[in-house]
Amino acid sequence: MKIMKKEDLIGQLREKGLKITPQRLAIIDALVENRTRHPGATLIYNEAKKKAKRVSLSTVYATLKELSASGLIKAMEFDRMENRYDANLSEHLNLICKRCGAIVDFNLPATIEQKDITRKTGFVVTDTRMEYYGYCGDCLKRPE
Amino acid sequence: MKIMKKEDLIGQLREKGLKITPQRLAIIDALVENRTRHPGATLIYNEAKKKAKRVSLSTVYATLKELSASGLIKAMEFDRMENRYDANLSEHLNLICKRCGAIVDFNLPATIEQKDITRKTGFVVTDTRMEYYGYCGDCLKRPE
DNA sequence: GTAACTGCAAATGCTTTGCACCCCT
DNA sequence: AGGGGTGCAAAGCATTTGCAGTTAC
Repeated sequence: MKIMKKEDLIGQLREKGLKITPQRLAIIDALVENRTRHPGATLIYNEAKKKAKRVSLSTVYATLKELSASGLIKAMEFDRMENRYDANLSEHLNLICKRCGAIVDFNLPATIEQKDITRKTGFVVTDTRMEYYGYCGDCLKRPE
Repeated sequence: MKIMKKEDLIGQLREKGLKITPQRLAIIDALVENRTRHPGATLIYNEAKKKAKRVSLSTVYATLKELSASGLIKAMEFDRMENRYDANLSEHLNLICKRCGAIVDFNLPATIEQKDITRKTGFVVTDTRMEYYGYCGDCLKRPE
């Protein structure tokens, strides 16, 4: 569990026998460079367009799907809001601003024991999602 | 923070000057009686149809929206999966089976200090979402 | 009586899919 | 050379919206 870098992602794709195309490079760049913003498909698409002359939204979606299916990045799925993607695979809490949509990481002081859960319930944990919703400091300062 | 019962929900709606219609009663019943299953709109719709002669999916959605906007129940939103609703407002962890979609509650041994977060980041927490994904005991026993 | 509620159908918006063409390796 | 990758347009699907008719209070 770590913060994935460009080389990590490319290396892993290569190892799986997948192709490194200009589109994928641009998408991975956009993903990694905007990591702390937890970008959505649209932002990644717009950023990727700057580097690769030809990219389509479908390709962005396909690549993000491939990466998260392989466990190389984490997809954060929402209902009304665009999904967001995270190259930080370490276990952490996400603080999500309900006004501006900003998502920032917060390291947990202590994590919940997954073995404890399995022992008590038989449930085997494969991945976690911990989100706190509210308002970020910037939005609280802003009027309205 | 508590587990909402039928009377709680109806009382709160009344206090807000909202109408108690047969549809809403049926929806609230379905919600409360299936609380531990964390029902989705479709399940609630099908259950509600048994009690109220006339209900539509739109009404189910409208009512669930009203209840969650008022903070009387908690909406759990997903992307590819139907949203699920929870009348248990206490802070707890949800264990979500990726195979059968079952959602069960798990009480937390200790919760993360929200004041700590505000002090360190300026972010004010209004509601939380803590989910662990994986496979439930039943699905693990089952072949395939 | 009247504001709120309901049901229907159409619209929304993000994401996926089908398919012909393309290009990494 | 060949199978994965790409772009486009169309389809999917849960949820919302517009609106005319209905109903709880």
